[in-house]
Amino acid sequence: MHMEAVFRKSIHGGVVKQDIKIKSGEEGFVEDINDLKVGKERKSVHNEADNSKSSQQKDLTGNKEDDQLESAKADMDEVMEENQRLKKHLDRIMKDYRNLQMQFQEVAQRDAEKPNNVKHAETELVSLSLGRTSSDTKKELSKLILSKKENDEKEEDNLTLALDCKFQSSTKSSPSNLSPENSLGEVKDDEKGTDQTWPPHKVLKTKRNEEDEVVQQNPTKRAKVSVRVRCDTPTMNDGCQWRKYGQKIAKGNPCPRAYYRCTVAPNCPVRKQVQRCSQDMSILITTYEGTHNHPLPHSATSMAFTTSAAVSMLLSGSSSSGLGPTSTTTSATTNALNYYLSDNSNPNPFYNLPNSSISSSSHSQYPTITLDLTSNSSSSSFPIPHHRTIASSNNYPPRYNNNNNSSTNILNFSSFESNHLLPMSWSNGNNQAYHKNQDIHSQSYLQNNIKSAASAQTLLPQDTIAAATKAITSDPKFQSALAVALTSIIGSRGGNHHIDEKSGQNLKVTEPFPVLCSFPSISPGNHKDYTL
DNA sequence: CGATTTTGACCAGCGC
DNA sequence: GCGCTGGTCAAAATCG
Repeated sequence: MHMEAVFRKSIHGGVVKQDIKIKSGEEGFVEDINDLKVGKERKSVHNEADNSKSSQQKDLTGNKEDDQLESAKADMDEVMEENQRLKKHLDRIMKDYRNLQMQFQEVAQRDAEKPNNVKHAETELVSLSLGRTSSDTKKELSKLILSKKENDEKEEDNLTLALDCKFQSSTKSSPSNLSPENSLGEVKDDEKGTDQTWPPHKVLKTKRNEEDEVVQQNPTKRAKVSVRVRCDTPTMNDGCQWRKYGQKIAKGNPCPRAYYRCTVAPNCPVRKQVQRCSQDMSILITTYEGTHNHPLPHSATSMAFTTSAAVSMLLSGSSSSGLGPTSTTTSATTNALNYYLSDNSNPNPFYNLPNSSISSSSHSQYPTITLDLTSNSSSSSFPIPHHRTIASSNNYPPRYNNNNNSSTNILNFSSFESNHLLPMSWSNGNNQAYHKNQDIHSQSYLQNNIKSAASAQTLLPQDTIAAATKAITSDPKFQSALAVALTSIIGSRGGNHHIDEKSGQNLKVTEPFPVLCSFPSISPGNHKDYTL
């Protein structure tokens, strides 16, 4: 319709070609062509009336108009062809889009169903262990193991592992664990108006049963994420506000362990422990516990995302590699830190961190994932007691190995000598200074990260970067981890409390996402993972 | 003056 | 039951 108006105007104005080309992409073009022909006829009728004035002029005018008509026809043909090409292109894009959408929905649905099955399987285990103290449970397990005396030691160990595994699984999971719902689990707490994650012991006395229920409902709060970073300052600045509430000398480590509580929100249950590594004082070990019940500052999203995604990456693939008990903590630890992606996406994906490695621990009461962000291999090879090192290597060039035979997954990043990509604020842990300049810091943090990442990339050969990014992004574990993290992030933003198709559908292509900014698109071929 | 840190006390879990 | 250890509380001290 609009096309018609444009054309008629153009017929007289002599700018037919330009206008038509601009509008050629619109649908309904064929109809416009008809209008064009009508216009031509009208024009010729009009010309016949004029012809009575002068035959010479008529001839001249006729020839001129014929030329114009011919050229216009030619233009129209070109435009029509172009229009057809564009239509085909659009159809192709639409088909691709629908395919991707279908794949995404399938994956989202599958992931939503998976934990359900697990949950059903775990329900019995939960009923065996919950409602009792953990010690009771352990005694129960011990008795069970003892009853199997006829089995050899190895079998006993296997049994212990298996039971432990199941128990840990049972302590975490609900389908929502992979979802923002769980990340926002404390929102529920907020609704209840109490901090049920770590009630004071006095409160615990009176609310033990209630707390047990909470643990049953959302036991993932107990999952921990430990981050090892080389840092000279007392604590690394991860972007959140922390308030120190205690300090203890832990056994086996001369360095005191400091206890911090998140003060971004009044009832935020997240706590962290900071302690220097006894064997390498330059290494700061920060252990996070709990889930933020509030949006994180920009500067905190990196940390949250990194730990969450790394944990997800580690654990999402652990089931296939048979990592044992901790392999069941996927969703639990995924939500140990909540990630909230602010409007300004964080451009600092810590997958870029050089020499990072991930370890999982099952020796503690609750599953712990260790993110080793120290710079050199010595630190990576630092013996973490009872930790199974999932990734630790510093070979160059970067590559990603998934060695199922050795049950050791090696994730190699480019071998920087230092943490170029480490957020500046991480190594400048002045909480007070940070607190005073929270807003400014948040902004400068992002800028610094962008600059850091950019400068670091310029230091790397492009081939290396490409190889690394390709290797990382083509890895199913990474994709899966990314999907989990994405789901949580997006769900958190949308306040979606359920992991299901809805959470997936809430995925907006237009939403900025840091990792995708840094890595090539993920192959849609892998149906296990979300396709973006 | 409000927020934060310090630090001794308290409590729970666990092993013996 | 006792002692050890880890974790937390809360009053006092400190900071900005």
